[in-house]
Amino acid sequence: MPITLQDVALRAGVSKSAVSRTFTPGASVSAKTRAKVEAAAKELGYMPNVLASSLTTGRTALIGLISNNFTNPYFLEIFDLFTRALQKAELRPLLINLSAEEDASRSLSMLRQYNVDGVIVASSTLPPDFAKVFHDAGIPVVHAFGWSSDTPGTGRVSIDNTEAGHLAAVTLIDRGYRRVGFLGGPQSAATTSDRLDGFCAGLKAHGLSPEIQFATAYSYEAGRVAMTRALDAAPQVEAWFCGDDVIAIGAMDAAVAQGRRIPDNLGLIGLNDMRMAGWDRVGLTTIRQPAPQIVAASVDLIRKGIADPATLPQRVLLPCTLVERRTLRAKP
Amino acid sequence: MPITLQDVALRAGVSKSAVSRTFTPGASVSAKTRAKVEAAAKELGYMPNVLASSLTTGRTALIGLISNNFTNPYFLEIFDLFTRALQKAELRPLLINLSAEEDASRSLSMLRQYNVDGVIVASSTLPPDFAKVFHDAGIPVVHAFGWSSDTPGTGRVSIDNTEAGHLAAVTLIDRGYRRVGFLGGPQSAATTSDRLDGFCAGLKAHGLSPEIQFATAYSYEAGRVAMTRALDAAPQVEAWFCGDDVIAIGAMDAAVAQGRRIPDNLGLIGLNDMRMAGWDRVGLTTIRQPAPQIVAASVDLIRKGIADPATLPQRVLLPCTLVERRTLRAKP
DNA sequence: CAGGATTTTGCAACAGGTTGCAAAAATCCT
DNA sequence: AGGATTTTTGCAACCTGTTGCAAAATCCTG
Repeated sequence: MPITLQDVALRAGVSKSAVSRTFTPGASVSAKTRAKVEAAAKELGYMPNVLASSLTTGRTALIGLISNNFTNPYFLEIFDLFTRALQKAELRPLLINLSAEEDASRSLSMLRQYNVDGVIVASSTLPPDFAKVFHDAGIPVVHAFGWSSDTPGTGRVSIDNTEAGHLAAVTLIDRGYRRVGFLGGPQSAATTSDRLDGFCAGLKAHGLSPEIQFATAYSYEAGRVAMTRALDAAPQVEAWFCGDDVIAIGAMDAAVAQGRRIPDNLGLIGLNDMRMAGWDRVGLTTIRQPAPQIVAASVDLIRKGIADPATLPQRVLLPCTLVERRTLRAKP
Repeated sequence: MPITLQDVALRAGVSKSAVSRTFTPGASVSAKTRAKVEAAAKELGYMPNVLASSLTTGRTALIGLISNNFTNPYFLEIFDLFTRALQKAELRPLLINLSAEEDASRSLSMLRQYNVDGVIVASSTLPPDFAKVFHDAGIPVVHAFGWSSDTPGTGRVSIDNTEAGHLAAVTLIDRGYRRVGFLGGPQSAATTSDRLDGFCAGLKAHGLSPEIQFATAYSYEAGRVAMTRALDAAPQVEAWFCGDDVIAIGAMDAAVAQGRRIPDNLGLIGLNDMRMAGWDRVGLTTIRQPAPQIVAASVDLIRKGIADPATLPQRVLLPCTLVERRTLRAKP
């Protein structure tokens, strides 16, 4: 039913090779032949079959886009950015939802069956040896927005989480907070420990150290229960640095439910600067991740990794910035 | 580099066909051969190349998942559900972001190049003739969550939007509201007009008719500007039925910014019941779409449509329910 | 155990392209 | 114009699997 190379070749009165070559950038075809072929192709509505060509070229332009953060609204923004950036680069995202109950290894072998050119992991909470499997299979991997283990040979793009933690500490101190807490994301994430390190370092310079709590996931609910626990365990804390905006919003609601007033009675600072943080009814002071740049760098890295795997092992760190809203009190 | 059928056949001492057959459900292979092949395959770590097999079978198990709602947090929930449901059905979502600036026809031809088995459109605001192209190319299409035109031959799964509009009207009237408004989503969406129809019908039974406004997109910002305009144009309206939760939240913030108090001073009812509607700081009364059922039905429909295109032209309507929270006043 | 029915197996063609190679055509140079 | 180059072209093999068909093997029955 669909038009094939053969059909076009016949119609244009040339060989299959000629047709193939007109559609292969950089191949040797004369202007005349190209014209004939293009005319015939247009007439017939021909469209090369990528899958068939992938057999010989080994390229599918398919990119596995893997995440397990489907409860964090921030990731809709991320997916938006990634799909656009990939589309612009002529790559196609094969989306994998790797939530807890799904079987990681099945998804893995699936991606290999589809011969993906590369894999982008957009999550900091995936099984540690996850990237390794791809890397071992010779498939370029880029971790965006944090990684869970030090898998060698993979590309990594994120903010400098230590610096982010440091920025949070400096900001809180600047606002006159002295009894502060760290309400991190899942403890297993490398991002969480880096942020904690930076946070502690920043506090230590002033002789302080934080209360520490962790949310079990990047979600409103997790933030809520974590803060409920935190308020109970450390009621004296005046301000918390939350590992993520959605966690911060959950935490904020939990605090309000306990009668705290923000920011007078309790300060909060988040991380990400998801769009929602700027909504009137949220107004979260937070640290912005430059998501568009992270995504752009990730796609760039994966493209280079596909072209030449040797270039891949690389780490890109981008700066983050404070976005002031209404959940921290003014300078004293 | 990767292990092929040939390698396994050699190792197991059988023909390529035998190997192929062991991996084809329902093919004729003796227990002995199957055992030999499976042993060899396991030893070598063989994994059939789906793309190669798609050449002869015509099946890729790839499903185009198309949307342009990447600013509506509700759609993260939808993507979560879709990716899981598709994964469970052994189908792979090729995600397409069809936001305004992207070229629709390019995405279209792309999906055809990849030989997708089917297409799921999760959006009610796409170009009207969109589905037609696929249908003409013999690719099954299912519209989930509304459709933008009456393309014949496509599957369609959604709530009964007229009924939803009616439910909103009945609810508002029940709460004693008399001067009510309709703040719909994009005017081009069929869902919007259906909801408006039902809403008007419900009001008419009580001799009422609504003020009418439309937001230009399914986003917080669009809701905000629409409500700002609406408050100006029709300040006497006591309660608005919003075409979507995120629009409702934007609208609510706009109203609050103008000094309205919710629900005393202005009532709001949304549609979707996205998770966020239940957050403490939102507490939106809304009409719930049974998203899991809509997704399940859509995936079911696309599977049937792949197996036998004749079954596809079908419309599934699911019931929606009121979820009471804090943006409508109590019964008078 | 013969003879027919049934199942299993391998061969070879095929799916839709790509590509190395050598022949053919075009171009260049003196 | 004639020969040396360079470019273009088609042939045929190949990429990885699938499948119709006929041969081979196995099973069953009397």
